[in-house]
Amino acid sequence: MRTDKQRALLDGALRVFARDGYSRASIDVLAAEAGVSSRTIYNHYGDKAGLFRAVILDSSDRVAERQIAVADKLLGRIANLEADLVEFGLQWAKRDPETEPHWALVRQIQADFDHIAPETVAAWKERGPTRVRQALAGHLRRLAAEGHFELEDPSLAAVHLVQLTAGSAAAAEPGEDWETVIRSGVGVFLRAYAPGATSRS
Amino acid sequence: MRTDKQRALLDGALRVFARDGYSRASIDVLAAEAGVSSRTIYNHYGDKAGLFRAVILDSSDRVAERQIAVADKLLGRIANLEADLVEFGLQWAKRDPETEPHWALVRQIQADFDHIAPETVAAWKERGPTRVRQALAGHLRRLAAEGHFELEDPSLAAVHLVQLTAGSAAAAEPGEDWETVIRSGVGVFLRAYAPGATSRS
DNA sequence: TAGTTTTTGCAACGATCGTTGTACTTCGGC
DNA sequence: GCCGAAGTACAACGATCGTTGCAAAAACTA
Repeated sequence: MRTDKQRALLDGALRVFARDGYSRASIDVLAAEAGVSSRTIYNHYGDKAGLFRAVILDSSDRVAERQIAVADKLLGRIANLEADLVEFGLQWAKRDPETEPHWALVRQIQADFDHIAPETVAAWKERGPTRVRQALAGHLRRLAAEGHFELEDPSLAAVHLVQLTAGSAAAAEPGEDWETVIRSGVGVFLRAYAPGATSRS
Repeated sequence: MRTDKQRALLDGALRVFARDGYSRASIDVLAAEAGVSSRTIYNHYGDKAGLFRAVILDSSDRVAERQIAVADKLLGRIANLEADLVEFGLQWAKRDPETEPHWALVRQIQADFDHIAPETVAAWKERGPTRVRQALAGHLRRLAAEGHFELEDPSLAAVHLVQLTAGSAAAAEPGEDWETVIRSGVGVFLRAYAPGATSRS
């Protein structure tokens, strides 16, 4: 019972914070979304900021694990390098209804930076972006050792891969086709990091 | 006199909206920041949303012009391709105290998407990101015609260049050196788009 | 200087919000 | 069925906020 309420509260609060932002999200709405008394929030998390912190950490953990699972699945064994990278890019850029509130919450964090406890921001970065980046870097390092790539800094290459695929898709105009964008980004990545490319330019 | 007040109001409101976000920014603070009566805001812009809209459009115009000027200066005539691109990336990623509030405001827009009039969002995109992207694409198209690059889609290449430089710098860890990140990103761009690269991979 | 426009100061409104205290109810474990 | 813990309902608080009306003051124009 306690676990159910906790989950419903964290999930509901994620939706509300993601949609309305921290200051617009009222305690009453947060409580109602989870079917919980507003008093229960204070009993559990002390205040609004405490709930926000708990939501960030919970959601970051869950989404990071999900992303790492996608990376493990698509980059763990390479059949066709280009096709696998395109599939990775598509999965990475995909707007999943399950994880979309998380990314909206991330945008709220990036916007409200100065009004969030630095310790909360640091914990989010560590559990989320940094952890995922390291996982991607590990895959690229291994793939390089296997001869698929030629790269000096796997961590930086991980950033490049994400920026060229999901990052570019996010920056796309409304009319642009995501698959075209991602195929193009993967092409750039391959031309830059394919064996033999580094020695040229 | 009227112009002075208008400018002070737009500049001050930009700072406050950028720092606190739309809902946290109170009319009284907005008025005080510009040294203006709160009543004057209503006389000029009707309501808070009207002021927000005016601030977005004004700031977008100013920053877009500034960015396009940077692009014209650094990409207009190429002396050393790699060095010029690195300088472009550094300028693009640079956090200028003059334009920093604008980018904070952009983050607010991206986070508050659902609570801003769609017409306002559309006007911002058109005057800001889209306009700048087209300017960059124009430069890349010309540089390709001059033989510096080999690219099919200049607009997409513009996104790649920005994502590999400023985008990657923004995603960097606190300890990372921006110049290293940007040099690396420019290297990727050059290896992918240098003449003869497209036919390989 | 006279008249018009713009700006300001002030009070007030209804509404919303975070938070707390308290008494009551619900529920899991024994 | 009993007990302690967890959850709820309710009222209340001080505070803040967007917005408006109005009269006085200031700035600008002719």
